[in-house]
Amino acid sequence: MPEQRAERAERADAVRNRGAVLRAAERLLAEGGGDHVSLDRVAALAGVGKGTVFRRFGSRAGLLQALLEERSLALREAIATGPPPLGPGAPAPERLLAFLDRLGAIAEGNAALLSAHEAACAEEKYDDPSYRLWHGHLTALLAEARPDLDAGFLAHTLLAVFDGDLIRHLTPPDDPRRFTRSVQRTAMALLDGEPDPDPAHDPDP
Amino acid sequence: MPEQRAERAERADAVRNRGAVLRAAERLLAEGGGDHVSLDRVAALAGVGKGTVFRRFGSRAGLLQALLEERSLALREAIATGPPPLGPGAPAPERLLAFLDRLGAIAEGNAALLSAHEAACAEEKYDDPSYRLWHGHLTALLAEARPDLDAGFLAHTLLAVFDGDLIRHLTPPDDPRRFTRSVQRTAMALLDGEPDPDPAHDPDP
DNA sequence: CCGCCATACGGACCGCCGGTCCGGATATCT
DNA sequence: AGATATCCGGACCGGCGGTCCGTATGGCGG
Repeated sequence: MPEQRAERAERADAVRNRGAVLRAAERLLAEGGGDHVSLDRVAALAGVGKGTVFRRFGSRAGLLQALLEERSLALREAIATGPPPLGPGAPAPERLLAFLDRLGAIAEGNAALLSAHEAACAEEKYDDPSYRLWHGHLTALLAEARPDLDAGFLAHTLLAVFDGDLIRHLTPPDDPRRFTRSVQRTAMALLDGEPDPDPAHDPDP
Repeated sequence: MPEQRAERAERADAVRNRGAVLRAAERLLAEGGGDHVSLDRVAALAGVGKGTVFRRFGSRAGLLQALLEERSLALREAIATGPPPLGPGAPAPERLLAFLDRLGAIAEGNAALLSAHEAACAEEKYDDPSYRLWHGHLTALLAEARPDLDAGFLAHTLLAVFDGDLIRHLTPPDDPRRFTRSVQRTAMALLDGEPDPDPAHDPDP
């Protein structure tokens, strides 16, 4: 299946280098901490020049962001078009739990990457397309389940807890999914406030 | 005010320089963004050498931390020994709201400082004495009001939302206290779960 | 009042970082 | 094959956080 489209195709060595840089970055991330990933080192390990890294990803933040988006691509698709309970069709609380389970898994498996990304992009984090997507999804689900609350702010609250350093701080070696369960419980506590102030429809025994 | 005690007094020029450095740092913070506060600049504006700054505060993170502690000293005292509802004596929900009101005011007034501090100290943030104090206080209050929940994690959640960048992102110029109100509402929503469970038996956590 | 010593000072110095730039190599199209 | 737009490499830059040590000075015993 050819992939060329648009007005100009990307040169072959360009796409190969992009891959090499990404793999080099994740290797460095795995070996040392997040602050071990410098553009110089990534370039050296990838076997390319520093300028190449910068041209592909714009900045250190862009590189980390690309890595993060690569990791979350499957989740983005599952939310938009996948089967329930992740995708559309299930009740809001179930979708919420399923989403937090998957997002938590990504965060737990990439805590160092998360930390590095947070450090690299300061304020722009909240304009990041990924963040906006997670926030929009959470806002919609929360608004559906608890229309009496400020769903937008609650979504920010839930996302704020996905801090790489906090995750490392709270994750014991023997229970890698503890953080996710805590987040899920928090979300359920939030939904538990008052069931349905308006008994218009929704037949429930 | 008599502050000397301990085994060795601090030299006069030392304490004067400490003050000059702190005031220089806050001036730079107010003028430019948080990334405008470099040790070189602080030293220059304070009229001292770079080494002096480092000797007093250990690192850039230490300098920001000192600034933050200066800002929150009154609140720390009010919590420990002040009159209700901030201090001991009031019911947990009232104390919680009062505490969040004051902490929110500090955060809203020092969002840039908060951002800079978060960026400077990565993981050590959660070992910071200030953080531990806020976390301990919140944990106690939440545990008192909702013994059925994981108070420790909820405390982390509430504190995670005090992100300098997020605050700037959510604070419109005409309503500087909007963030605080949102946090308070979130906390109250958390407490609303179930008023008084059966005091007879207790299911496992 | 004086002289001594611990203490604190200043700023040159270091390695490294993120980011820029441009002459030269190379893939792609005709 | 030749032409050309694209991409590459790595030298280069200003500035950063952090270190170090010769020197100046405050505090104190005499």
